[in-house]
Amino acid sequence: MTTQPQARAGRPRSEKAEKAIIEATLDLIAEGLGVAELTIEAIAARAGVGKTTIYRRWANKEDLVVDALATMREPLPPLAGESVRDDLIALLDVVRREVGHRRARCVINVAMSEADSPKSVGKRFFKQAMEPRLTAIRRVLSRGRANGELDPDLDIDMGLALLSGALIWFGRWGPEGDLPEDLAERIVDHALEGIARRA
Amino acid sequence: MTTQPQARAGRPRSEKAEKAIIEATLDLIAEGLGVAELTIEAIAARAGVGKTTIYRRWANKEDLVVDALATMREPLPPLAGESVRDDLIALLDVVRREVGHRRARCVINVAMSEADSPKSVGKRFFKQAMEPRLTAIRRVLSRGRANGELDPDLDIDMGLALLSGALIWFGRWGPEGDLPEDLAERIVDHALEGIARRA
Amino acid sequence: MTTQPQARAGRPRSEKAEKAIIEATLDLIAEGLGVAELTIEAIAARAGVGKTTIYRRWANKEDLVVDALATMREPLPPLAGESVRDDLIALLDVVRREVGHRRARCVINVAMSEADSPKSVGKRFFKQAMEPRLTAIRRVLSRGRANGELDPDLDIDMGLALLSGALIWFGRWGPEGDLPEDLAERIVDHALEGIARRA
Amino acid sequence: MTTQPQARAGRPRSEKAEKAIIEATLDLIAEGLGVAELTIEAIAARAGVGKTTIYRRWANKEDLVVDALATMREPLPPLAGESVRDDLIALLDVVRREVGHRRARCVINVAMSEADSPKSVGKRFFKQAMEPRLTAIRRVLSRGRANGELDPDLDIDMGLALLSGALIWFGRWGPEGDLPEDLAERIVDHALEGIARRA
DNA sequence: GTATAACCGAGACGGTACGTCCCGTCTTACC
DNA sequence: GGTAAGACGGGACGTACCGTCTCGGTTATAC
Repeated sequence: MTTQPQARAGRPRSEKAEKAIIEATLDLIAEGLGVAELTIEAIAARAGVGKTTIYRRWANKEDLVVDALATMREPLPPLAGESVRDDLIALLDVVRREVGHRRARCVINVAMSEADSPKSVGKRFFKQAMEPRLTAIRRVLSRGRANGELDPDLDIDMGLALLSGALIWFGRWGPEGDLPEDLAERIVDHALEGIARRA
Repeated sequence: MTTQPQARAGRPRSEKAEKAIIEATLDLIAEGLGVAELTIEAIAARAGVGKTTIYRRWANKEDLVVDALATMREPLPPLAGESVRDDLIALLDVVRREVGHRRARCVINVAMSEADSPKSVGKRFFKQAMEPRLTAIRRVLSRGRANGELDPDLDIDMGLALLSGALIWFGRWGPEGDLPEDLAERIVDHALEGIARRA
Repeated sequence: MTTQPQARAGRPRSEKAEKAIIEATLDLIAEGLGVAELTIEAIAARAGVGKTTIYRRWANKEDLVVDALATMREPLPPLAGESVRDDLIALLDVVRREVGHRRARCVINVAMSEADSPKSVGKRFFKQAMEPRLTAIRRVLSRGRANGELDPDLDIDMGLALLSGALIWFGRWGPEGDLPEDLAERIVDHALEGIARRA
Repeated sequence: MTTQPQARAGRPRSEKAEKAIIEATLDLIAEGLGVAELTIEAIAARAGVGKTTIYRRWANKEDLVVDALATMREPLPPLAGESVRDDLIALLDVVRREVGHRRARCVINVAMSEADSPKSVGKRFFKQAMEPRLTAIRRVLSRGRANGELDPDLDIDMGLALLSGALIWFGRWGPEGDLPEDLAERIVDHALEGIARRA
């Protein structure tokens, strides 16, 4: 007599198939296809899997894509908590590193895609992937405003918009190849000090 | 016998139909559909037009969407050329006003959409709609760096990224309703002065 | 101003496609497939036609098959009306001739197929193809009973069952090759005179 | 130490499951489904049995159906051997009784089903269920021809066709409800005496 | 008594065909 | 020659079953 989690009846789902599906999805995205051009049939074929096996796990293409994108995320970095500048750089550099890979580059574009239709990947990716990072940034900014490192009148949302917006900008419309390693650092410095001439 | 530009034989194309098609397209986009969910058949039905009439003018859905989006653009504002701050605010405020309409809000999302597939709307919209505005901003920044209004070491691309990125950020992930009227002004001020505490 | 039938809007349906579909269907049936093994996709492929073109005309496979079978039917033969024997032979010989072709042989098997599910081909084929012939036979039998050529106590349904049943029997379970040319004649004679020893 | 047939190791197959499967199959057929609409999954569900348990016993749906149909057959009746008429009636009445049940009615339809594809139920049911009965009828007819009860020139196959054909006719296309109890008798009499007016 | 072997239910697996939707093209009659 | 209507061949959708394959668990005989 056990109180163990469960041990559902029947043959368990194949982890191998699941991985193959995710891989195939990311592969196809990396080839430059948008969500619209992605087809479940192509994913199934590339993964060597029946369509059923996909639909058993995800209700539709968008759900699958959101999950596939999620697997590419690095975890939040540990924050030293000593300087606002260092913490912001650490947080932004995670994204910079991710976007450094070609595959992830395509992925981020897909993630930002399209309108707010219920099936849209964009909103859901935002909730799932971006929100935690934004919250972390927001927290660092609040701390900085409180302890005097930042302007006491700082509009947190505006700070967030400058930092995130710039990073997304480079990811989406920046130079084709890898992003420069010091990008996060330079974004943070420009955002902190402004672009106007120092007095 | 005329020497006029053309005067092609046969019945001329109906301007009314063309407008109805564009309107129908924007309507459907405003209802929150992404490019993928848009269908030519739905557009034709809503516009009360045959599919032929659409395909006679645009080779595919994406071309139509790009054209439809284009009709929403305001022209570049005249720049006073006296202060970098004022000029930047003027340039950014055009976008802010556009994005103020719900319809345009959806449209901008669509415009940012998706990957770099050849049919993708994103890249083409960028070329057609964003590039001129970005060039204008870039020009203002260069002028400012040259005449001492801005940091002489300013990385123009970084300035552009901060300004545009923040605006896009608010358009895409900002509050649901209209954007505040002073948004452009506040973005520019934060970008110019930075968010760190003044000495 | 016309009062003509109609002249429906849009491109008219292609008769060529329709014929190709029917032909393909009969071909595949003639290859020995039952209704169950028939697939719309195979029919479409063989006919060089899109599935849509089939579904635009027939709601499902069974409807298509019923229509296809119908095209194989010969019209009712003219009846001399002089002798019951001659008229019955004429009526039965139509079926014998049809069943003489291999293709039709398969077809008749399909036509007799299966249960009485709403989708079943059997019942519908019966209504459409067999009923008129049975009615004709029944009429000849009634006439014969009335004018003294047949037993005045004859049960018409029983006569019909003997005649039709025997013919179907040979079609379904008779010798593999063509049915003998005098089959109808012999069936009629046996049915008329009985198989018992003459007094 | 036994010399019995076998006594295989391991858990023996469940007779209960086997019966439940057959029952479920006949049930579903009786609901008017044809072989095509029958699904193994539905049978398994209705029988409360795993699909494996079915496939362990029968290679495919058709085999199962043939076996299921077989369970409905009555054994051949003992023949008095005194009169051809009585023996024929006895043989035909077995079928009449079987077909009297609604379930069997559907079953006989299924049994006659469809084309001659290798998987077809029809041919196999014929071999298994009809052949012995037909042989018995044929034997009675031969005996009658030999001993003078029947026409010395009788074509045995024709006699068989009249008798069997008529019975099948009533089973397949006769009145909806039960078949009349004297049907076999009346068929035999009509076949023996013919339907033409007595001299 | 305890292996061991075949069974059992459940249900996931790679597939095939379904019937639907939309693509971009085409063919009508009408204007 | 443009237009609305709508049929065309094609391709992907999401669903239903196919027949096969694991699972954990059960029930027999054989050791």
